Amino acid sequence: MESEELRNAGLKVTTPRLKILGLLESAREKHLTAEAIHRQLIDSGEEIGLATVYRALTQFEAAGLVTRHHFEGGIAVFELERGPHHDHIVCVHCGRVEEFYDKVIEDRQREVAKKLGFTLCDHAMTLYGECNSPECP
Amino acid sequence: MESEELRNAGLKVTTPRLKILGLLESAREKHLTAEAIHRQLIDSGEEIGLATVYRALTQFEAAGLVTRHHFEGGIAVFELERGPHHDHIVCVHCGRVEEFYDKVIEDRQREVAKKLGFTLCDHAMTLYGECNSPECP
DNA sequence: ATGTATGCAAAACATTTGCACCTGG
DNA sequence: CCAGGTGCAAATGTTTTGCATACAT
Repeated sequence: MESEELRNAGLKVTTPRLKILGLLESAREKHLTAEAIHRQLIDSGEEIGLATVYRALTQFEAAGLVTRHHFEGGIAVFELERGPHHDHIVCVHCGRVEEFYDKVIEDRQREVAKKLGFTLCDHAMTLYGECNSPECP
Repeated sequence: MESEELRNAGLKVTTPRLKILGLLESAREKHLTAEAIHRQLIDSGEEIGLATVYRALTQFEAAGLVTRHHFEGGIAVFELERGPHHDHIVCVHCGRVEEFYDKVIEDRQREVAKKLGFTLCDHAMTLYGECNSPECP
């Protein structure tokens, strides 16, 4: 249950936070901007401020509940941190996002870092391509 | 010569543009924010507006002369597009940036994209780690 | 109760744009 | 000369913050 996750993170269980988590869980598109989350909640009749959305997402990120990505432009998208690590490929035409995990790449990244004298602690990898799907402009 | 590059890109050879290219070439840190470029030029006694820096960098990017990276936060860093493709590893403590190229990863990225039905056209990959260097806090 | 969260409005950024003036070819 | 470039200031878009009020425990 989501209340658990909040409590575990040391956050009070409040309506706005539950709504945000619920939306991230149920939405078909899993990678949402703060603005999009806010608008969808407002459209669902919720009463929530944009600032609250940003504050909640920032806290969720600190607690490891969500991940913040900076796909291309300045705007950030948020995704529920569920399941194992993965990276993303984004269609340059329609913006569709697919997730993937490739062990070869992951291992190689650690090796590259070590070779350069770094201890790897994170990485951001986003591929951009044309998804050759019928409904893509 | 830099004037050539500008002319080839269909851009007029102007003082601000030459200064920006010159700075990107000579600076020890190769990955600079627009703000940093502007400040350094102002400090060198140049007369240049921040808007001009942004405009020039955007044009340079379109012309393939520079690359724009979005390392972590919203702020963009620019780098002269010299030599072959490479990716980056950034120290989470001191912000130092190292460049690297790994053929295994590059090949694998193309394969992953293909497997997902995408035609890969670009990627952004930045590793984050602790550079275990003496002068790093 | 009481410390934390919220909403709103205002601030803080990074970046872009409108416009009158300047400049390179 | 004239298209294109520049500087400034104002606009934009995203994210953060201050503060008085509302809520969870």
